[in-house]
Amino acid sequence: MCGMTVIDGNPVQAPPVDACVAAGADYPRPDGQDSYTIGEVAEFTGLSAPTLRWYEQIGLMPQVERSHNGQRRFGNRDLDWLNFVRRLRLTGMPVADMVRFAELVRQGEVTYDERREILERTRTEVLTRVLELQDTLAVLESKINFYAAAHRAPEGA
Amino acid sequence: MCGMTVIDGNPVQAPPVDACVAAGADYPRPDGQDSYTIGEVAEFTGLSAPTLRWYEQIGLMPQVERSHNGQRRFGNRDLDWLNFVRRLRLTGMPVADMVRFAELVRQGEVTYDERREILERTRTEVLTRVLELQDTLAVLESKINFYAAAHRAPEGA
DNA sequence: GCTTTGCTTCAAGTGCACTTGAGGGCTTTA
DNA sequence: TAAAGCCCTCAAGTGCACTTGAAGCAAAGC
Repeated sequence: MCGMTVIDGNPVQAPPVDACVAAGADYPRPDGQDSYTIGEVAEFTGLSAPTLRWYEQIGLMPQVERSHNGQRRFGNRDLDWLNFVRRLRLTGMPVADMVRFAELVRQGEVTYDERREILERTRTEVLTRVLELQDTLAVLESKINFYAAAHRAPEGA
Repeated sequence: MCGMTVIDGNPVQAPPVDACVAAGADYPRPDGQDSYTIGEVAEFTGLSAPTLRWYEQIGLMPQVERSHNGQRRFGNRDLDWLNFVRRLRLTGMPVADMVRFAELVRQGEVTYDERREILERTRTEVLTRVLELQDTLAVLESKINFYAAAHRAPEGA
């Protein structure tokens, strides 16, 4: 059933990003480290620093830790979450919906059902999109072949 | 070679939408008709009438026929083109790039090579996106399964 | 010590893809 | 003949997802 760290009754403080954050490629990150500046995270994720701040501001990030002098310190958990956000963005989900999901995550286990429903709807949409894109791939290849053939035999026989 | 109407040295007037417009589902359209109002096309395509006008204005449509009193009359050829545009939009291609492609189409056979290159780049991008979405599907399913399992067995073990 | 580098907040600006509004014309139905 | 419905153009407005600018703090290098 998904072999990831199921620490949802969280020990210290970091809010549960989400249970089950395995599967799929992660962002590159240095080994044995769990604290990154916004600049580092920007580099890892390809998101700009302002975007990361904005994500936090609108509630798309589970509030980020701060260093003694007020600078953000992102943890691996945050990188996992950003990786998931990247995937959702890829599916075309509006940021507002992702924020909604993030709120549900913050509310804890009681929202499991609603979270599941959201992800199931998303899954259906993604599946549809994948099928359409595969159709589109066929269209593209047929056109590419046409152009290539026309190139070899200029002016239709 | 793609078995569609390859009339690129065009007989009467309608500009060559594109050679090779087969493959993939078309918009629904009444049989044996080749002239539709903007309202009908809006209904077929799901695009709004203003959007269709805007597409024409920015050069994304090969200029549309007009009736005696100046109203647009879209043909099946236009529907085919809009269907292709819909696919390109689905791939995330910016409208500006589609306009560029439309320009190439208007310029005729001499642009076959450039068109092929564009479509090849697009194909690569779409392929990448499909793979990422399939990855995302796996992530979604794993999370869905987690939530479903947690639902059946509330509070760990 | 002073400048550079990298971070901070808050507000305003940008780019894209449309959408909406204002003002008007033609054709069809009451 | 008058109102309804569908079309027209042109210009301005909207929503989303960021991006940029202004003003300032704080540790690091010369």
